Amino acid sequence: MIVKFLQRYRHALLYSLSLAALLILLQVMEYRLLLISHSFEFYIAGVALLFTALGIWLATRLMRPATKIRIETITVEKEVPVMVTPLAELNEIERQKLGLSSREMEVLTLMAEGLSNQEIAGRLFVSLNTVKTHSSNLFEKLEVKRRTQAVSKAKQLQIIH
Amino acid sequence: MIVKFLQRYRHALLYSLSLAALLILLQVMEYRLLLISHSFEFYIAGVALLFTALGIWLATRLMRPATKIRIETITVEKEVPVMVTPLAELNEIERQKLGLSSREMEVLTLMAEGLSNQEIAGRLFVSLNTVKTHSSNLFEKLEVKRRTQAVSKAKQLQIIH
DNA sequence: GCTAAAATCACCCGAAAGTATGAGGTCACT
DNA sequence: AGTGACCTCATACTTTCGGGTGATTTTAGC
Repeated sequence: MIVKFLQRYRHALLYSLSLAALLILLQVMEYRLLLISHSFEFYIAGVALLFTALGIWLATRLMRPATKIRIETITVEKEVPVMVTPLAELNEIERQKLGLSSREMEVLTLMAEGLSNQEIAGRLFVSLNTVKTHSSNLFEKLEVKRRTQAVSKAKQLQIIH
Repeated sequence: MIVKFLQRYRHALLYSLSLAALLILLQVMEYRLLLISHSFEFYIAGVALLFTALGIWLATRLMRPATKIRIETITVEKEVPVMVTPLAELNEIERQKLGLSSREMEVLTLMAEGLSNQEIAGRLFVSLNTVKTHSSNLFEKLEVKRRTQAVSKAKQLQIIH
């Protein structure tokens, strides 16, 4: 339990330790951070903003490495509607950035589920050749050569999940 | 050794450095402190930690489906070097559950990266036929028919990431 | 040392995937 | 009416995948 936690959040913990060490260092060196009247609020706000941004940056960085471990999850009944929209929007942004059409997105999604071109054709009620055309265009836009690479890259780019 | 450490924790280190830079900057600018001695540092540290956590939370929220929530606990441990083993152990558990050999795992991993059998053969310094054999066995054990399905299923089972 | 599992490789063959090219049809915008 | 983006489908061709089968060699456990 604890071990899993440590595994998962080792970067965060290390960060905490770094922060602690730094503060101790500052104290030892007897730093005095002095402030004039009203700028205090601005200072706090600045720190807050800065660290929020850094937190986001840190998290997005740490999402990628393959060192991830299965984490304990609990399912919740309450849906948080706010979550869905930004996600879709993010997909939309990436989608447009690459110029992927909606049909190509559908093909890509089904590809990621491990369906064959024939099965995808069946799902979308189009011919096999059409699916091939879409996937070819898809590969070109994603700058890949194989469907497996397409799925891999698309997941990296957060286009699919 | 040191290099590996730096590489692994470069984000945390860079983060610490940013923090240090910020504090040094403040000192250089000769801000005047109105608070009582050391409480200011603690306050700033608290804000920094809080908002970093907020940033990480925000980022993870945006990147993950809303149906799963992470269990978070705040723990501060002095020793961190326990990290590497448990990950391998978990993979090992899943691996044994399906009876996947280590070589098959390597093939599976490279598959997930979108490599062709030929490329995998090159990476592992074996022949194309060997890779085919491995992947065939792999598909049978995973009860799938295509490599895309294998990758999809393996990710579901948390065998790969 | 024997044995079982794993790893290695080969050959054949059909299926699927992917490339290249062309072409017709819809829709929105100008 | 023309343009461009998208979707659709086709044919022909090459490459890759995957199944089936059999074989030899390592490796690890008893």
